[in-house]
Amino acid sequence: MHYEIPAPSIPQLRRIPPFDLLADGALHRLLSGSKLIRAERGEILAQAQDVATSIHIVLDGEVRCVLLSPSGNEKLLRLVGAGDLYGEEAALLGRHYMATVQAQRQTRLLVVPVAAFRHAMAETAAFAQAITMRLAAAAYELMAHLQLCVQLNSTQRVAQYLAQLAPEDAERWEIHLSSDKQTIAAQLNLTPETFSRVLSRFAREGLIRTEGRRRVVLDKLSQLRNCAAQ
Amino acid sequence: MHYEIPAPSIPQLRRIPPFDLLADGALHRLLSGSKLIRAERGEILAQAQDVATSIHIVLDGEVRCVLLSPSGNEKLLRLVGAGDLYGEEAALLGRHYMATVQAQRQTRLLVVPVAAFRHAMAETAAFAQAITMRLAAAAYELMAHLQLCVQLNSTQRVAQYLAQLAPEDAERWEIHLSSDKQTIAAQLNLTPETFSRVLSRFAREGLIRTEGRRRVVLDKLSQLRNCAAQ
DNA sequence: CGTAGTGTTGAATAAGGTCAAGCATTGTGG
DNA sequence: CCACAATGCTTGACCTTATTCAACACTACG
Repeated sequence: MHYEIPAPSIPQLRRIPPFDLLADGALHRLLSGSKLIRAERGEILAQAQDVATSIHIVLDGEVRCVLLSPSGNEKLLRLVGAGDLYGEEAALLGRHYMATVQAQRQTRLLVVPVAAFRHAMAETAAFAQAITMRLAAAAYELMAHLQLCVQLNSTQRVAQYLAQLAPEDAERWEIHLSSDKQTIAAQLNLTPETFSRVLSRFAREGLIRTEGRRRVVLDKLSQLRNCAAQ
Repeated sequence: MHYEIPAPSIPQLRRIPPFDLLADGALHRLLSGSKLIRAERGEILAQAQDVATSIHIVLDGEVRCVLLSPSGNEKLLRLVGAGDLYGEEAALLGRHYMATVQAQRQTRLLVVPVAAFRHAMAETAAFAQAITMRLAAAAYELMAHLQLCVQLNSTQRVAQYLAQLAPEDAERWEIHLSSDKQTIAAQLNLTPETFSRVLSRFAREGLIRTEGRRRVVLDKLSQLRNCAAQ
């Protein structure tokens, strides 16, 4: 990490929910013990097994939370972009991280000690409530993740992933992939090879067309949805 | 469900955390809209896809939360015993359940409408904080679950499961399985057959001995731990 | 003693992963 | 603008792993 300076006042933070709920004084107190750090692509920001002592807020850039297996296999849990935060669960519980956190590209983060965070929650009920809802949403997302990865086969996973990127009622939709295919494969807990094979099978069956590296045309969304829910 | 009556005052609930944090008045208000229901073994208490409108507290008995796949496959998420509750995430978010909930045996539950629950949280900060910590713990558990089911192979999963039932420093330990082997297999996202095969391989290699149906002697815990973390 | 529920074992199968080769796309420096 | 490297993507052959199906054994309980 390139530099680490106190961050007593970050006007940027005012606009990032849930920190917009804090009054000036509360925000200042929260930030008085915080540090601003910068990380380059690939840098490790938190190791699984480290005890979490702070909450990290991504100001700009992007970080990836991955689960590492003993055999070196990695599974992408989520991408955290600007304005988002991570580490609440582990830090609030005072346990070690489950995931390893790595900068995806050059990233600036705010590191808030958990004590200050807890204090802000005690001080501002609306803030505490927002955090509670975030945690509920996180648990909910994880259940969805578990269902996707544990229960569905590769075809269903890919179909579901593609279908959910289009509006509910559409039959044809053109999408631009938000990351490269390896990353998407990792989110779906597939190898790039398997992901590629499923896509080309869908293409052969006329359900989709891939144009270039990141453009996919979903031609038969109803069939795709059917594929996912079968 | 056999009967459904108002439950304005349940002395039992005073002792169940986090409800012990509520003052008399708050507890009464929470319960005034609640219902007491009884379910027989096998009864479905909540379907995935139902919108969650209440939090369920298990007074006695046991329920299982399972993820159902389109193909009918089921994965056990957790068992909820007396004094525990479920449905907070979905109900607080106002979304549908991810899991299907089924009574494992005869069970009495308290059904608390989410509005009353939210009101109690707003009214009593300590209660809200306890709920927040529960949600953090739930998210944390789910990540552990995800790591176990997605990343480890069957051998590692079983080894890890067995090893964690013994104290950290022991080398030999005798355990009594808390449920039947099918249920444990479901928790580990394995078929009963695969689970049985792994156990008998461990037995053949002298790492464990199974005595009767529910008794397992872990003879070489260090090797077992090694097996899990490899 | 018989039955239902539970656990074990084997053989066949299918699904994905791994390895390796080659093609395509993007970006860079001359 | 082109050559080239680097990276990402695709495809095929093969292999590992766990599931499925089926038969059978064990246990508990009436």
